Amino acid sequence: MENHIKALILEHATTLFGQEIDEQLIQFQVTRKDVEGDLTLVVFPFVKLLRCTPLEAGQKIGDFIEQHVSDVEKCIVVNGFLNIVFSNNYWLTQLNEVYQTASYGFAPKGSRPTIMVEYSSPNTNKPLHLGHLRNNFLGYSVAEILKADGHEVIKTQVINDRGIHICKSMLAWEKFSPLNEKGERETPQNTGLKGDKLVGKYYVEFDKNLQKEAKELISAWETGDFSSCSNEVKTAFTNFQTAKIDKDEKAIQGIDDKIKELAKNNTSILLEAKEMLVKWEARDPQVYLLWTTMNSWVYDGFESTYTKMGVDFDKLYFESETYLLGKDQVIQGIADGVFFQKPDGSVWIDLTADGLDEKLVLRSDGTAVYMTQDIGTAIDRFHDFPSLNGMVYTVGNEQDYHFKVLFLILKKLGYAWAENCFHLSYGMVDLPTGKMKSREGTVVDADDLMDEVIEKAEEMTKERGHIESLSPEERTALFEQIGLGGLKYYLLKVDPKKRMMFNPEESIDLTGNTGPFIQYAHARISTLLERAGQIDLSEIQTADLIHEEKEIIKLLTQFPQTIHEAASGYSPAIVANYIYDLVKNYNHFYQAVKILSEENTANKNLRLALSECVRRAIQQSLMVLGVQAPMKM
RNA sequence: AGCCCUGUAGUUCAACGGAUAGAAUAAGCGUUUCCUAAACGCUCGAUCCAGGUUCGAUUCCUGGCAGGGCUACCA
Repeated sequence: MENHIKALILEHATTLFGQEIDEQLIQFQVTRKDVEGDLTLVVFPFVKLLRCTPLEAGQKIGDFIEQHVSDVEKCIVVNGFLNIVFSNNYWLTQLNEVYQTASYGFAPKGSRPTIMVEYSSPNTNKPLHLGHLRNNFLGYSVAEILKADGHEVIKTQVINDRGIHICKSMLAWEKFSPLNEKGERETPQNTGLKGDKLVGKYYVEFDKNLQKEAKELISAWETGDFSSCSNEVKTAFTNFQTAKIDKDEKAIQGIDDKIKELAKNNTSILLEAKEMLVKWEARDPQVYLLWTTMNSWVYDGFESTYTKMGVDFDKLYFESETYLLGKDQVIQGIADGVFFQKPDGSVWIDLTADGLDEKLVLRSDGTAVYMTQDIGTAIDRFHDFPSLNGMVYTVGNEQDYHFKVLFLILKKLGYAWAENCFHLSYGMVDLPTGKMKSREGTVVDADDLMDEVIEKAEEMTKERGHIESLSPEERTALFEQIGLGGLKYYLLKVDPKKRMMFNPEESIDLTGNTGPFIQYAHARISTLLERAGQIDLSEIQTADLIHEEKEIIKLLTQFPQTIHEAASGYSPAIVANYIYDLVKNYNHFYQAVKILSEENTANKNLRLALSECVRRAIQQSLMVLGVQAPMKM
């Protein structure tokens, strides 16, 4: 309708305004709730053209639209806005169309290009936490929204299964794990601990011992004992000590931190870990076996967490397999003049002309850095999937700079698809007590949090739910749907790029702008429709249309546009806000009218059809948010 | 120090440059002989500061102020 009127105005521009006009001048918007109208045309842009008051301009255009568009009942000019009122017949036809279209709002599969969405990408030495939940829910939802908008989507993640951090866990496990009566070290099997938690425990264990050893080392140095280290270290330490003289407290603090760093780097335990990494890179059989074993524990642990989260992946990339990629590209890039080599052999890119710094892409010893790997992996992915058109990286905003550089490098290397790479940068999740810090033990574990919200959902549902007819299995499933639904909705309703506050209390709330609020509406409509039986729309055009109904139809017709906007903006929050608004309107309507007991059959069927359309919109919206829509609750 | 992001009711979140800045929550009041009250209605309450661009600025620009992040031959 909007496009129809726009085309009409453009076509008759000369008669209306005495000249051709720019399409940009025709600005439509949704009419405010508190004024009459279904679509609003902003009149201001035309005032200059017509040399008259906004009121006169509005009336002139309004008269024109009334005459030329049969579905327009009337036009009202208010404060420079032309509010167009559509006929009831128009809205009834719209409803009929929404009702007849099975997945109204979703674009045909494959109607848009293929996109790869990367998310999750955890380290294998730390269990998943609250931040990962936002990442996973966000990445999964964006992937689903892109699908709904017609894209082919490949969901992926990079598993950081390589590097010094893995060796730390491995070493700590070898050194500190107690032996049981059978002489075995701790395993998930003999402890019953989740694999990722067990490995995480030893990572922490490593850090503890590292700190302890570093502290001892510093005390030794302070007493002049340098027996365990080289002369360079001795000199460095002495220099730091002299530097502290006559400095203020803050400066001393800074120097102390450097001393601590120096000590850490000289601990035997870290040296051992580094040796282990060297062995790993040389494929030492013993180290490799240990690595494989411990990683498999982690994967099992992650797998169960992902299952509970309800997320999945089409293709996995392992850092151990990709970390060597990219070196060839860098070497080729030197020849092409994209990169340059410093005298020490290290390779850099100069981005100062683009307002950025110089950035290292290959170390002087020829080994790869993170950036090298990312370059290689990106190129590799486009080889793996020839139909691939673009990529979305779901990674926290602390890496904004990294991705800016990465995309720029890819572009300079001559890859046209670099334009279609997008860093879905999301803000940190804060707790009411402040930032999550692993050292202070304030990290909210993903598994624990999910269990907690499910438990809370169970408690609340038993108190007020309608679950008499459900089997024990169905009940368990329902508690999970509600608990996780609430959690996901809570994390997704906020604009991804914004830092957000996570209040554990509120995340499991059931009232207000929450997941269960939406789910409840779905359950309520579901039982209503179950009782209603067949819906008959044959007499629909004779039905009356009240204000509430019209508002809902209006919202329903905005669903396709909403999905598209959410997809182009990579924002599940747009879907969440939309569906909340729709449900609020529906609840208001539900409270205001009778449905099943309505005597006029045309009206009754209209309301049933409306309810069905709303139910579907809820179900589809929740689906792309990764939230289940219960039939009863 | 430089660069990037964010500042909206007490609190958590909304608002393609558009009309009287919406919700939720908290506080108070009200709605069940009727389809699920996990609902609905009413009351109270906000754009960090100073300039600028515009018919019109929470939104864009400049300068402050506040909070966070990034500035590793770590990953």
